[in-house]
Amino acid sequence: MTEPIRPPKPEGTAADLIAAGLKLFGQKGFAATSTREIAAEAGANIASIAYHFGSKDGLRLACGQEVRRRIGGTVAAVLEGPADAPPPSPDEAMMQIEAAIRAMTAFLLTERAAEDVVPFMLREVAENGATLDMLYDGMIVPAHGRFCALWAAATGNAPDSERTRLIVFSAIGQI
Amino acid sequence: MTEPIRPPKPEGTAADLIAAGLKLFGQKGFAATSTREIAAEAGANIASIAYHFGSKDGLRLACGQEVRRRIGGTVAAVLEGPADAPPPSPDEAMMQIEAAIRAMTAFLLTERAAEDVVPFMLREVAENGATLDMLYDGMIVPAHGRFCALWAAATGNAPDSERTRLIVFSAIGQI
DNA sequence: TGATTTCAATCAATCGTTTGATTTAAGATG
DNA sequence: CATCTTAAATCAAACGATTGATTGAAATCA
Repeated sequence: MTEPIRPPKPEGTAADLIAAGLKLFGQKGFAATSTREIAAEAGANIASIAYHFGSKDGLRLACGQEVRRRIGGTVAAVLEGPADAPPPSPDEAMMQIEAAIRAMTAFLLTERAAEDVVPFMLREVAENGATLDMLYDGMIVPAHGRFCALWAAATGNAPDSERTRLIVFSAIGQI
Repeated sequence: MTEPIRPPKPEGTAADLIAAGLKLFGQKGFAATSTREIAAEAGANIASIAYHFGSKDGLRLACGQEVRRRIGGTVAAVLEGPADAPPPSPDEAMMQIEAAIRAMTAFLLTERAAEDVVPFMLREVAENGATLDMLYDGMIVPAHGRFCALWAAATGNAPDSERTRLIVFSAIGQI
């Protein structure tokens, strides 16, 4: 394993750089934000970007991982729950889905940790950045199984492909 | 009058540059698109951008005006109509509004002229580009009067401020 | 000390823009 | 008609500035 799937929460300069990138990338976009701006915002040196993340793209990816770190918690908390109790009734499944969505939107709209996450992710979606794949494989796919199970239990349908993906994207987009 | 409000349709190199800018700005974003790419796409020289539009920002603005030129037609055709016949009933007013929105969405989704317009405008909205103000003052405000009159006739309310603006933006966003 | 982290300085590459020459066509002058 | 003048348009080349990235020394900590 050369790359740990769930790296620990960065601290110090690395965390400052990620916070600066998350903020500036979300405000101005990736291409329009220079490494010097990021370093200045983070109160760090330009070279620290290359040192900690290899490159500007590395920082972008690290920002994506930070997003996963922040969102992943609430997603897991809401969606995973007891993994051994299949929902008996469609009504209960629907309620669980609604509760998950409600918790998610509440987090995105109220939590302080999501303040810079939303603009950043909007940019990433718009620019189809590399973060999307990482976030898709690292978050949506794991949650996809349980969400799909709920969806199947609630509606009867069990489309495992494009349909649910579109639904998730649509939901995020509407938020 | 130093500046004509409705400049004529550009031709030749200028039109090619605008088409290239509309396409590339929409695909990659403004900051991520270089003047050399634009010139290459348009089959023109780099200097022609500065010659015809003053700067890269000038080209961005010209692209916005091109958007207004394309959209303005259908908007005016649908929304202006006979300016001397106030709608008698709320039902008719609502029907006119629906017809206008329907024609607008049909144009945005089917017309060839709107192909590059949509991605470009989405970028502009996301980056809050200078095009927005131009388009707002040059299109939405003029249409705002009639639309507001219809809205007032249909609902009784006559909110002349933020509310209608938000509605318009929301409608565009949802499309 | 040895390893990790930060720093100022600098790199080649690319950015948007500018320059001066050249081309093209339409009037003006004789 | 032939010649000169003027203006618009395009071109290759180069400009200074800024980009992301790199370097090796200094600083920090264990």
